[in-house]
Amino acid sequence: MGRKPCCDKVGLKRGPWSIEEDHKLMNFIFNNGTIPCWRNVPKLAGLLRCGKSCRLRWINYLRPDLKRGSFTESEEDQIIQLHSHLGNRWSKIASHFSGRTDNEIKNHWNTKIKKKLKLLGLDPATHKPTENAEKTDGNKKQEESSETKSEDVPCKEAEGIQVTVDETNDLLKDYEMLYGSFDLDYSHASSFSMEESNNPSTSAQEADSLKQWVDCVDSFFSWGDHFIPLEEENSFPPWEISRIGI
DNA sequence: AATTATATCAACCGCTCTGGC
DNA sequence: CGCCAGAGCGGTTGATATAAT
Repeated sequence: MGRKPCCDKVGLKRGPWSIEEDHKLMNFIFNNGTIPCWRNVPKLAGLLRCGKSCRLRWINYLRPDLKRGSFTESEEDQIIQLHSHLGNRWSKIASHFSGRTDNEIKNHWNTKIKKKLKLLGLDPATHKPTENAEKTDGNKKQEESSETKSEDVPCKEAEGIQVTVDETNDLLKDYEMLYGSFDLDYSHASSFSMEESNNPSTSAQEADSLKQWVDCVDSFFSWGDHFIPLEEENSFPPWEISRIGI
């Protein structure tokens, strides 16, 4: 007997969300506030999605406080530092940033930061120089054969590996020095300030910002009866609309 | 211009955690 | 205390975009 599926997936839609679906979900959340039970959301909002999918869509894409855009250098530094302490606990890492999701940070780590660390000769899993990594007779071959194996370590604490703050900072200094020598383009990075990320009133302002955002989007889409198909030219995803101020 | 390789990121899968009973 | 349902999380996949040849 296998585990019961989280929801009845027969007849449920999968894949990319349409603007109409986004609208339905946003409308529902805006009208109902916090969601005590995501499982009921699709039925109540008139969506052919599972609750899990709705939750993910909201958290990763529709939330009005999402920042989007490229990560700044300081954000990357902070991610690296947090990762050295927390390992792959992306939600914990994301909790230190306002407007960034665990999925976004995870993707950025896997696609960008890991490569940069490797370029710098640092093991993304241990944050230590790879040339200093223990290469005992027994594990040398194994290490060569599976570069990603070491990255499977979920948490340094669990592994008993300690990276001190000082050690991480030293590595970061080296990283930043070398980093500056690369011709990396941050011209498109959005602005970021730690004050903003630590602002305790952010959640209190959520309702207002959500309303503002919905109003903003409302002014572009006629949210009532007509929706612009995703394929249609000149249709923009919500964050683009609010970002470029249409 | 066509094809192939690589990068990106939204979304899904399945496991773990948590709270209610 | 054990069981169950549901939420949350991290790993992975797959579609799409972009770059290289």
